[in-house]
Amino acid sequence: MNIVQEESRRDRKKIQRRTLLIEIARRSIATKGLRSLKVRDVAEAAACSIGSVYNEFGDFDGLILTVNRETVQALTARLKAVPADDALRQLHGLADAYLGFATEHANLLRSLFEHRMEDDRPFPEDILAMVMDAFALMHAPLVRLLPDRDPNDVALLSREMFSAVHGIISLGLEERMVAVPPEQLRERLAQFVDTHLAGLGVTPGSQV
Amino acid sequence: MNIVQEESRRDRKKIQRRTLLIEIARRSIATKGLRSLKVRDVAEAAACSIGSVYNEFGDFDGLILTVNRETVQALTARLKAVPADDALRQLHGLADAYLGFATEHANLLRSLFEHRMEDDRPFPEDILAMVMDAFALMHAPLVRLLPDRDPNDVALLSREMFSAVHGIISLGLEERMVAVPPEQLRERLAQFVDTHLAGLGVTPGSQV
DNA sequence: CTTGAAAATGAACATTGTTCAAGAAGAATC
DNA sequence: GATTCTTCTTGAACAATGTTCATTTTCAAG
Repeated sequence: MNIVQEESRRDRKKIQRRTLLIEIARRSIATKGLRSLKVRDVAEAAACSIGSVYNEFGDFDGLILTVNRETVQALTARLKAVPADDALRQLHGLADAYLGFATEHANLLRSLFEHRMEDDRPFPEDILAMVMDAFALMHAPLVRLLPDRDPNDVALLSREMFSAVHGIISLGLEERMVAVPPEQLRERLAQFVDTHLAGLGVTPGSQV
Repeated sequence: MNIVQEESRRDRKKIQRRTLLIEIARRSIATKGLRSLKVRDVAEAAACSIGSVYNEFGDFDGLILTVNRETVQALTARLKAVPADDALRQLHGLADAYLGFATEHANLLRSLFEHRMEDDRPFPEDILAMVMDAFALMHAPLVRLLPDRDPNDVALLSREMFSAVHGIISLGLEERMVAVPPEQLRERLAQFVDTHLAGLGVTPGSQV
């Protein structure tokens, strides 16, 4: 037996189908919402049997969680792509990137935050950690803008600020709820960040 | 036939059972989460048939929506009970009341915000209106604190602020996510409100 | 080619939302 | 109080959907 992982035909097909299944599930969630996702639909769309979905993901939640994992990864990638040269601009960029992602992938983001596990099974650690990481991305620019504050304080502030942004966006996009026009939302969000920073003592000119 | 609505025995029993069903469903959601709610469990707990649940609420979503309706009513009542004599204290009181409600009824609030309708059936208008009303409760005190601002602006600000508070609370209580200790959350929330007000130009002494 | 391990299959099962024909209960009329 | 009519109640049957597993198929190793 070969220790080196070489890619047998079997493995190739397995990986290929796995990605296909994920892609189909993601598309379905994105367009019709998590609630409309059905094992049989996914299996049929992938031209394979129901059992294969179970072989690959254990259970249905496993498939959903895999999609969610990739969602938070995509979100993080997008947030990390925001230029970090100017701290103030970066904060605005982060908020705006989040809004952009939420607008384009509303159902995927909902799936990430709203999906509940069956019974009381615990939420997967790794997804949790990834979300925390994404939420921590506001930390660095805030530290630069608030050099005199206790770093622990800033850590809390950044999570708080991200949570607030999250709330404004997720409710703002919920057409069924407050229903702020997306274009206006963008503007409001920027203003919110500015206002809050002003409250923290950051003046528009105090760039590091 | 009598035009006046008099309460026949039939009506009494009907109302009695309706409230019983709602109460059972609410308890179940509150303790085990929306996902664990089953028609059969509810029917059995109320000692009636499955069909009766359907007679009363049309379908399962109908029962859930009824519980959600009462949840937002309870929330609104609690928010309206916050003293309005001091605008600043009122804002803090509103945030704190929301946090209290969210802490005590986390699953009920989740059910309100996370429940998706089957297919693409629209979200009930009346619940939507009630949520908007609740969110507008920050408007009055903000107007008092910002007498010079355009009222339209303040209306947007109040919804924005409430959404932000909602985000901080809902993510903060999500033990699976950011997991801020509830006691600390209370403190942070107050600080958040103060910071944001400061950013809006409200100084601690400028009471109307 | 043979063989043993791994994967794929899909029929059968389990759970749960939904319907509806038949029966029970109550109100209205006499 | 009996009769009739309306309404509500019931729960078996159905439909949709997640899950399992014995059987078959695939395929890499010898």
